[in-house]
Amino acid sequence: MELVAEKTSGGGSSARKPRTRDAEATKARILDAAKREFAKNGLGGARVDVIAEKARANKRMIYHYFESKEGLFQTVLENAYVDIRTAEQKLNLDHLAPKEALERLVRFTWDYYLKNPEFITLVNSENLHRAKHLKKSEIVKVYSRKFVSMVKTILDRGVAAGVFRDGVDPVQLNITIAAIGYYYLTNRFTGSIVFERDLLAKDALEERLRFNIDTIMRLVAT
Amino acid sequence: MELVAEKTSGGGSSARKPRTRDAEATKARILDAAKREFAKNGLGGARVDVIAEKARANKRMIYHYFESKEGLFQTVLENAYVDIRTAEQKLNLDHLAPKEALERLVRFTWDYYLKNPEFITLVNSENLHRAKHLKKSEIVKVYSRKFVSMVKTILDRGVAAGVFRDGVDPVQLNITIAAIGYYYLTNRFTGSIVFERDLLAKDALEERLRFNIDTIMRLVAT
DNA sequence: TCGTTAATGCACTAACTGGTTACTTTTTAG
DNA sequence: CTAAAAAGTAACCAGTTAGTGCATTAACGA
Repeated sequence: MELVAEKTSGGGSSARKPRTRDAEATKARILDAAKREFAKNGLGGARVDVIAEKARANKRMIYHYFESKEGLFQTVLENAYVDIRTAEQKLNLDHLAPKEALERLVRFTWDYYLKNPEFITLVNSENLHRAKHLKKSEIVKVYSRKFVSMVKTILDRGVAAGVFRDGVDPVQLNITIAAIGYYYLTNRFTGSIVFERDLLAKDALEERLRFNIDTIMRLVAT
Repeated sequence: MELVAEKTSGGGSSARKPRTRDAEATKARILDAAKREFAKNGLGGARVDVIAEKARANKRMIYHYFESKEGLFQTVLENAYVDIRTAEQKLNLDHLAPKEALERLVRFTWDYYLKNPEFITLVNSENLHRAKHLKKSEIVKVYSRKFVSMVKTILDRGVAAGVFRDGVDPVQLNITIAAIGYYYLTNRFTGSIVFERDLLAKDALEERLRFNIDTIMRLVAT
């Protein structure tokens, strides 16, 4: 049943045949299951047995490929960061007018958090552990640099075009763009109680996005 | 009920007998230890034995007073909310000019998160559990209402005085004030890596507070 | 076809975990 | 002074947990 890949042996260096054993596929299934389990219960609350079961893999495989529960978490977290940073790069904001580019980034950030709630939960978990896993990741640092410079470019272009005021710190702006979406979504459950409205209702979400775009635009306006 | 005060001592107002057994004190020690342990490791990661040890109490006492680990968590969380809402009410913002009042609230929120980091972690934990504990708390809802109306009053006063624009939703404003501080602080560890600067350095904190006040002021400005 | 290597599965464990039972000691009402 | 209630303790339990040892099976190069 695990023989999946219809990949008939093609040319090239790695002629893929249908395999009953497929390390890559098993690894991928484990990572996917782990992402969901870690996101749902945090690093401490996640159960290795549950991950193995969800991945339709043997627990032994987890330790074979990822060494430990923490090793698995680290890989999951690293992938999550690479995924969002990659998606951001694909936005191609340099082709847009500064205002449009900024709005698009705010929109993207919001949509990404909304569609990938596990990213938020993983980051929360990692901060509970004082970023001990992320610290070890070199790749994340490289991606982050590109991300910060992306926002700086938009800002600089906007200032040059006279549509943004000067002196806005790109890092602070970055943090703020993330914050106004992240906070709303990560605290959607307690927030819905405290503010006595369903923060996840369709129009509530739309209203918040509009508010966030407005907040950022006013922040950089001349 | 458990009020133990000077029942026996009669006349001498402060003639508290040193007690070797003190239910209230033990409860308080347990709650304090629990707050720290839950904040540090989350609900799932916290260990009941550790809480008992930190509180210099027997584990049995925890179950005696709080029924279960989750019951203890709920009480800790409830107290945390009551504490922050009480502190907010004490700000007495109604006596200040609208702009001052708003700035003071932004400042307070930031300082409170900074001085009580466990509040943030507890809220994060609770959201991981979809607010199942907070849902049961009536007292929190009452306090929350007062809190929201406080911001609404400031906003209304500002509009009337012509210093704030009309049409800003007090709930969205509230969320935003919390967000720009909360996000920065809860993600201070991963943030320090991603942005390659020490977000907790004294001047970084001051700069962020200034930026946040600016953000909110621009948001409500006419 | 065969031998080596990588992938997989099963059964196990040592340490832990939340929660409890049975008991002792202190406080306090009458 | 006494009896009962409240406060406190230690040992224990049953179920879990991350992590392993070892046998087995498939893939693949020669």
